Amino acid sequence: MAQKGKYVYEYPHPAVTADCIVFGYDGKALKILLIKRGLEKDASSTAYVGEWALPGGFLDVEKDKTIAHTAARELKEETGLKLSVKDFKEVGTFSDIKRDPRERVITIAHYALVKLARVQADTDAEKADWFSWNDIPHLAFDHDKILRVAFSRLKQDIHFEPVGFELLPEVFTLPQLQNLYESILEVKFDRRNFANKMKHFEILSEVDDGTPRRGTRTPLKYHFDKENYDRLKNSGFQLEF
Amino acid sequence: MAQKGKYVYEYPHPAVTADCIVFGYDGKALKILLIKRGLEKDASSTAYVGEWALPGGFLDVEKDKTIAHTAARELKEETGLKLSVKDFKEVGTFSDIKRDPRERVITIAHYALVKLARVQADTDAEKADWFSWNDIPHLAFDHDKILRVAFSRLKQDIHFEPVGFELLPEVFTLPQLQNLYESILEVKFDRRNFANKMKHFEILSEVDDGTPRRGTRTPLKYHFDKENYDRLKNSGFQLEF
DNA sequence: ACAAAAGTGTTAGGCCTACACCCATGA
DNA sequence: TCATGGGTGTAGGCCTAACACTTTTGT
Repeated sequence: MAQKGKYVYEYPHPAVTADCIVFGYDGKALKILLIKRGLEKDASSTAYVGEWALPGGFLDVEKDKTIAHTAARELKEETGLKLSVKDFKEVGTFSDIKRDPRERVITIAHYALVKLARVQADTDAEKADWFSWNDIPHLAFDHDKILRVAFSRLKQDIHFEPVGFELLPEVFTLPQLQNLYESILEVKFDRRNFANKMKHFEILSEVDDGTPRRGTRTPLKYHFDKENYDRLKNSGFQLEF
Repeated sequence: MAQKGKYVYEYPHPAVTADCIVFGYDGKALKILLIKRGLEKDASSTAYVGEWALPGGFLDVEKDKTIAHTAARELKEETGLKLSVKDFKEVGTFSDIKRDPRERVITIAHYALVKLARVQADTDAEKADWFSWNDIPHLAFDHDKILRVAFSRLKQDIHFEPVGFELLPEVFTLPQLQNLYESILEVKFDRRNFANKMKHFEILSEVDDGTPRRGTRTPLKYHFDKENYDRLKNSGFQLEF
């Protein structure tokens, strides 16, 4: 561990952190991963003990290749979730001079989308928990604000890249996909129009799981055509609602 | 001036800078404001002397309220241009561990749009100059990359907010407006469709400067209806091309 | 006189929106 | 048996894209 007072600069330097907004979807509602502060042993985290907060932590100046690496590393350390650096999208910088009572800390917020089912098992339930969007507790620092900005960013991004693949299980139904979009955009769509629109993109393939459908009451199952999905993601995509 | 070695931290801290991408438009092409490094007296800038770079500089940990304030302050100091903090839009963070040879420096890039004519007079020509997009010299650090990202961000943003007001002179012509859009989006439009589209937004009013037009060869002059322009800017806007 | 610049309006096609009926399940 | 959930197709309107001619100026 570093000796106190070891690092000396000619001019004042701020501390820099990365915070993570991790979105998941449980088939009904959008969820966000939060941690309870102060339970970790990290001596640098002595503010807002006991409060809920976004996972995140300090840039390792000597080791983190980019600030996105900080996000990935800290998320892993604090929640157990192991994501790839490229799963993180930068949301923005929060740099208000008084946002941390201890010293000047600027943070770069990043969001990530995960398949909830796959990931709940990996989450360290001692420190971290998933919250519904409508059920977020009061958060430490300016994390409420960060969360709102991240959410509105997701809301924008969904118009330009398909987003279901990251959030839904491998196999899903059209009503699930629609509900996901409705949760993120906070609106309701017409069932038929939504289905038509999605089918035009040709990224959905029906999954035949052998069960003969005896009625329309049980929804059809789909998975994404990864090839077309990726092509769409790269070639640009415009979804109007 | 700060005494060497005055600022001490328990953990290593990075330096943080704000860089500015200032776009202008001269009626023909998009321009970018650059500075020549090493001419200023700031002792902290001893790398890449003599090269062109984006204006920008270090966060003043004790005084800059946000990183956008750093951008505004440094732009003023380095080029003479005085912009308001809210004229800056955050582009993103560039944090690669080796992007500055001296120490770990992460930068938050910001772009701004200015009326070139009004502003050229204020620009300190000793240190700063305007370059056409197609005529950018080699830049210091990773500023080439930052510039490319900022430009593609502007390209995106133009679909969601009207952008002419900031870049064009008070009075302008439709061909100028179209050329501006074509310069930013790097495409060509049909004259008639462009005019129709713009007129539907009802943000253009004809300016009657007394001169009776004797032919169609001289374009009509317009100015923006500020009220409708702002309403559009706030209420969201969707421009398809 | 000819090329270049600018103004103007119409039509066809595609996309979005609104909308109704049928079937099967579960209460 | 009735309410609920899910699947499916069509017609109208709006927006977009394509397109031609006239005027005047500058060479």
